[in-house]
Amino acid sequence: MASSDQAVVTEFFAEGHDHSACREAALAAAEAICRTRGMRFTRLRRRVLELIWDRDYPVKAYELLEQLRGERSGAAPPTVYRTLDFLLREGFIHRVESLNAYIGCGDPGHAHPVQLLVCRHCYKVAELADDDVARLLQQKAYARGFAVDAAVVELEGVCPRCGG
Amino acid sequence: MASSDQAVVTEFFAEGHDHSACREAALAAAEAICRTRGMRFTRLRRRVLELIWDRDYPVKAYELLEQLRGERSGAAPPTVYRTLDFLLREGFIHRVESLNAYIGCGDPGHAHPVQLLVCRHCYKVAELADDDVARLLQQKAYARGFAVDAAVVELEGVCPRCGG
DNA sequence: GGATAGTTTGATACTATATAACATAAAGAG
DNA sequence: CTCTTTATGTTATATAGTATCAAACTATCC
Ligand SMILES: [Zn+2]
Ligand SMILES: [Zn+2]
Ligand SMILES: [Zn+2]
Ligand SMILES: [Zn+2]
Repeated sequence: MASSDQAVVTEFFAEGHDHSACREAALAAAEAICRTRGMRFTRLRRRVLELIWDRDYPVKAYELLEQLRGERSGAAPPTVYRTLDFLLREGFIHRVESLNAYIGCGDPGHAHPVQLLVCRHCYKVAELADDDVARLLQQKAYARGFAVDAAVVELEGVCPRCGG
Repeated sequence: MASSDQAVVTEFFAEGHDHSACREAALAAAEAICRTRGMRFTRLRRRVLELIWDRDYPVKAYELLEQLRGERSGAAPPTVYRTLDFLLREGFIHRVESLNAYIGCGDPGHAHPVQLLVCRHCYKVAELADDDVARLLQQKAYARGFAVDAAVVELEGVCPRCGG
């Protein structure tokens, strides 16, 4: 299980990015983490995570629903949203607020700040996961007497491949 | 027009915050800015901006719609969303992505980074508008070859009044 | 194994958020 | 007053997310 233990924060924009390798590592990691935490990595949960990783750009809830409908009889919005909630809670995926969409986390199981780089051209999303940024935000908020629990940080722009 | 020219980035969480003064200043500023830019500050646009400032917490599009319906005959979703688009474009309001809601900008007319502090208890929102944060985000993204055009930065937590 | 408590999924209905497309009206330019 | 542009009215539809209750599954204890 070495591959599921080591950080796999990948540069999604890079040329040589092997997405299917990410996919396999992420699925293996999720399974292992669930076992550790005593959570159930059910067929549905695995399948939704697979579907998210099948694509290398953010996936929308109703896209997932449509795909599930081809596989399961009674898939409905709650089927998808409940599963997404689980995957989010366990840190296996991230929600992209500015797109109402979801991406697989490249480093599940390792707590990290979530900061996303969203290319407005190809719509791919990479994780920044920078501690300096998280720290600065925390500090600046604290200086205003504000205690930060969570942060939505999404940078829109142009990725290197698209000519950033 | 001194009041509309000076920065009115107010600490919304503060005890002595005079929201109605903010409201009047923001409306006057919007009017002046529209005149300068050759944009039309129509009755509808003014009214929607007023409605947003009437409350001191983020307002949802359909709340605005409901209020407009009491005043205009044929208010419909596009009425609201088009007006919100205008107010956003001109920088008179900000959208809170994590709440699907809108707040009046405390400093319209002065370009500033938009970083929001969202209290998960009272739901009030304050602007951080910090250049250091914006610069750091830009730098970190640039180091990945990513050119930032815009940013969504929303910190959820507990404000000073609610015991942050 | 069988009772049972907790969790997950199925199923139906509904609420909330946002946009498309085309028609009418109002405002500004000449 | 025309013409052009911008703003708004109007209807319909698309997209996103939640509430509720029932059925099925899983783990645990006896
Ligand atoms: Zn991640
Ligand atoms: Zn790109
Ligand atoms: Zn502002
Ligand atoms: Zn508060």
